[in-house]
Amino acid sequence: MVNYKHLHYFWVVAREGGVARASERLNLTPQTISGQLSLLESHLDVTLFNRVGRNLELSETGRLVLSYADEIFSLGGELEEMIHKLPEQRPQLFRVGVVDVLPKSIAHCILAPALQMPEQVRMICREASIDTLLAELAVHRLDLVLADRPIPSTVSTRAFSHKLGECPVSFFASENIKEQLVGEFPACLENAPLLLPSSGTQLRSGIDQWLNKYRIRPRIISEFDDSALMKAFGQEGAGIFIAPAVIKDEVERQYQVSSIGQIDEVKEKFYAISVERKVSHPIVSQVMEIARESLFTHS
Amino acid sequence: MVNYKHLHYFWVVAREGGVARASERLNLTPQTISGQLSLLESHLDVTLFNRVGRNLELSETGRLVLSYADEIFSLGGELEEMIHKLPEQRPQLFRVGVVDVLPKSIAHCILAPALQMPEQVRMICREASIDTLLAELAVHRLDLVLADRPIPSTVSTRAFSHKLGECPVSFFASENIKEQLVGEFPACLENAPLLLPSSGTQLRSGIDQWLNKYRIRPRIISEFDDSALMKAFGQEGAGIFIAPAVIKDEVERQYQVSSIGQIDEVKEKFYAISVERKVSHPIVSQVMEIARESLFTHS
DNA sequence: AATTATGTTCGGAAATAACGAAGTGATTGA
DNA sequence: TCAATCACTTCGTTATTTCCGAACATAATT
Repeated sequence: MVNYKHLHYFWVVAREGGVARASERLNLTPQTISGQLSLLESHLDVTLFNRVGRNLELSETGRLVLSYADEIFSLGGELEEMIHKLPEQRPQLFRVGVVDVLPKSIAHCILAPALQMPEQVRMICREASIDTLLAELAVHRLDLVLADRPIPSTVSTRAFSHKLGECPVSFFASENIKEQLVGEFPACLENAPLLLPSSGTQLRSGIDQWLNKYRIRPRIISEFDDSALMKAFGQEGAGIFIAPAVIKDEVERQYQVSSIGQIDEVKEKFYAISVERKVSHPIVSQVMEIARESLFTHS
Repeated sequence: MVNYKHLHYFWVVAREGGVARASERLNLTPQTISGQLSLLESHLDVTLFNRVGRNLELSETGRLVLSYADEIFSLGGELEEMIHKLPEQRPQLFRVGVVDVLPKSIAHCILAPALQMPEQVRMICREASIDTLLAELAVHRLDLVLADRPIPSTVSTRAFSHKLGECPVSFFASENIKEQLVGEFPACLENAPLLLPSSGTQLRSGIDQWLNKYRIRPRIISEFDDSALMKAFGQEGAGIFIAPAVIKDEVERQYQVSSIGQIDEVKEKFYAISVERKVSHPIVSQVMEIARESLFTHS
């Protein structure tokens, strides 16, 4: 376990450029700093400073450590500042979990309004499987979970799902894939390389049913838990992939692919899951309202 | 000054969900944790936990503090991990400063090769004025500074400028601005609203001279230190703005504007500034080489 | 009502951090 | 050149902080 007191001394010494000046700033004697610094070095088993002449100079590892110390102690400073501020001018905390199969850009569209609210908001995003996130929601480590389905009835957590909207899905392909396709959509999917969200997601079962109904049997190249990863593979030409139609333009632009068709029979659904039936958290209710009103109005 | 030892105890208690379990994990007795936790609360003058029943439950402030503690101690963990790894498999540190007037996308183009190198690289980017960055370069807190001009001769720092390349500038306008323009470029700029980089930059003086030479007097709406901010205003239709021609496509796409003309007489220049005349840092030299070879070949 | 599991309050013991005094070299400058 | 100065270090002692054992308080469980 690294000793943060020592690390702090190291940080000040590195910033001030010497034990002497650091000792002044910290209201300690130089020999204390020097001693604790050596302790840190021996404990970490690295040399942080090279003693050159009568000065100290950061070693290569020292720089590495400093880069971390910088981040750590600026966070510490921020924390103090935040605590001693009046709660009113303190930014509202908004902790969201995003289920990893959800397209990031959809999540962005849903969450963006939170940052545009009159109050200052500090948003903290976690990304994981729905089970992990619901567990965190249960112990109040999250305010909201964004998912592709309502809360599974198998989960005993006391939480409530709110449907935000739904939207048809589009199929996308990179140029080289597109060239190889023959015939109209959706028939052209027959035997075509396909990237799909992993089984167990609402969307996947919808797609499977649809493929079955129309007797289309594509080559399923690979399955993804993370939709961004899937799109990246799609961009590289690994196969055709799907995404909600609302973000068609964005996907085409960002991944340099083009839509080859859209199906209205399968809809990707979006849910917000919160601990309370009637949402009281101001940001949460705001986000949900805007999502329902403007993002999915056409559905 | 916040006591990081106490903060760490708090973190573990919050994560484990109680003093008892935390004490187990930390190999300490519960009374120790409890005592130190109270000390933290009284020192910070906040209540972190509400004692409900025989359990502890995070308070609202507790959640805020926890969100910081999470970041702080994951950084700490990362730091330890990094130190105890063999230096070979440890990602190379590459600390760059980017002068704030430089377009971010140019910086991205220049720096992107660093992340594609065979070795793992951890890039740390700072953004500030050139003076600030050169000071940091001097004390080896940075490996490289990306700027729009060579090192000013007024600065006594021992550092060397390397020209990466130069590139003509393009003018961009949003649709509504474009409609109001009359005549050909560059005459249409007469009396047109213009956003410019702040005076003191190389680019700005070039533009001023050019405007002067052709007797064009636009309405200068505003000046920016930060080129991203300038573009954002340009996107909103505040005025015509400029950017290097190499990133024309990207600017048009990202900001939904279109180029109205390009001038070859004024060139935006790009420099890499390093402490050593002959660059030895492998990533630095690699980045400079690629920038010179591929990014600005047409100039 | 007894038991168990939780967090808390003492005092003193152990560990850690800080200081004063003295020491080592490198730089400065008379 | 040779003290004077400056910066960091080492050593032994003192001061502070952290920790534990014992005892206590309270809530859930049996």
